[in-house]
Amino acid sequence: MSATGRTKPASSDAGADTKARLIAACRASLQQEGIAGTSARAIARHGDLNQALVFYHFGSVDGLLQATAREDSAQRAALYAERLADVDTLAGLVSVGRAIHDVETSRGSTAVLTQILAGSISSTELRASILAGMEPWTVLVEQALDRILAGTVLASTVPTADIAFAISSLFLGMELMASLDADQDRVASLFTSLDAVGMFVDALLPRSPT
Amino acid sequence: MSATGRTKPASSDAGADTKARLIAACRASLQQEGIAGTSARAIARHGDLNQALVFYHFGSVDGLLQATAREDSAQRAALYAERLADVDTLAGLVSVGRAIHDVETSRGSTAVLTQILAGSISSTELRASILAGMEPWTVLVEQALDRILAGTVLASTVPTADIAFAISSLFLGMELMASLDADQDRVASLFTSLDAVGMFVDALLPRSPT
DNA sequence: GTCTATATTTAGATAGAC
DNA sequence: GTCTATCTAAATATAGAC
Repeated sequence: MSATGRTKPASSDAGADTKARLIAACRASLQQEGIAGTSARAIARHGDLNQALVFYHFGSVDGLLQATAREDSAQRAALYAERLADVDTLAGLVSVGRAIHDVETSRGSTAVLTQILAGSISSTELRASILAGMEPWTVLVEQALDRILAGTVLASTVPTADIAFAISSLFLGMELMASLDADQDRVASLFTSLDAVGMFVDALLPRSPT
Repeated sequence: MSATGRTKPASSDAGADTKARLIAACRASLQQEGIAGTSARAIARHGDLNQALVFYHFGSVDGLLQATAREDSAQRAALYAERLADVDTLAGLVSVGRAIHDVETSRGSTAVLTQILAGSISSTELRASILAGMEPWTVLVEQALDRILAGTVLASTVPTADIAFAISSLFLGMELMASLDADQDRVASLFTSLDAVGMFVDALLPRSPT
């Protein structure tokens, strides 16, 4: 807005986006050093920033971790909401699961999640942030299940809340397993089998007015 | 054996079981302080031990973490092997899952697993320990699935390796979700639904020679 | 095997110059 | 808003007494 009198640097963005750079550096540190190795100094190194900026902008290392958790949660929620929005078959749900898995893997966000998850044991604020971030998972999956079952007799009999919780848990556990194991074939193989299950059940679904 | 000339203390076990006490203290520290707060000094505090003993007996904090991971893995493997040994119905598998969940919860071993999982990002030895410890999960579940499907047409068509991987992932993810969330009802509710699914499929299984 | 120092490094956090 | 310098606490790890 104003071109004069501001304390921010005149050049494009070097000052304005420091918070964003700190969060990005925090993500990088979590991915490469883990929660135990993520100190203000480690974060600063990963973003080529000054260590004192962590405290100026976020008050403490934990404050920056919380901001990183919220940022990651928001990105994930947006991704999931977008992809799951028009899923109305089981096969489609499996397909979206695979697509999301690919994105999570390429972003390395599972590692960030794992580390913040571990860090949340000693910080109630961090636990609240991560818990709030995982709520949408189950909700979005449950809505997809409701669409999948709409019009079938199962609509009222299947406990979609439980199934949604199970699917979210399965996805989380699978991401963790995959991050541990170099052998990514197990995940690929599982998705292939889930494809088959999805298509099979989809085919049976419409004609079951028992 | 020999009653004289030993360097160990004369009293019952104060010297002999120091390693075990260190491992127990390490578990306690992981549960209460997390991997980030688990230092040699923190461990010593939790077991009322001297800090230097960590280095004498295990060389480093990471060495003690590895030993703790192996110990936990062994306990878990024994528990799973015992409980899964004679499972031959889906309902039985669900029932065992619930029983194991109860034991994991009461032992607080999920927290230990989470923290070591996070710590394994910066220690290849730790990752190897934890990976080796989770191998038996999938294997034991797959063997149970084979017994469940034995004699049915599904025996050759169902990819039990994939399903076993999925069940293990589901269990891991569910444990993590449960450890985050104060609301344990979701897990209880899920097990109730799984009971129903298990009994339903069990009832269909024998008479399906298509 | 266990303890008391202690050497060295690194951590979180702040004050004050710019 | 960012940097340097610095205080203080806590970390790993070891040497040496017991």
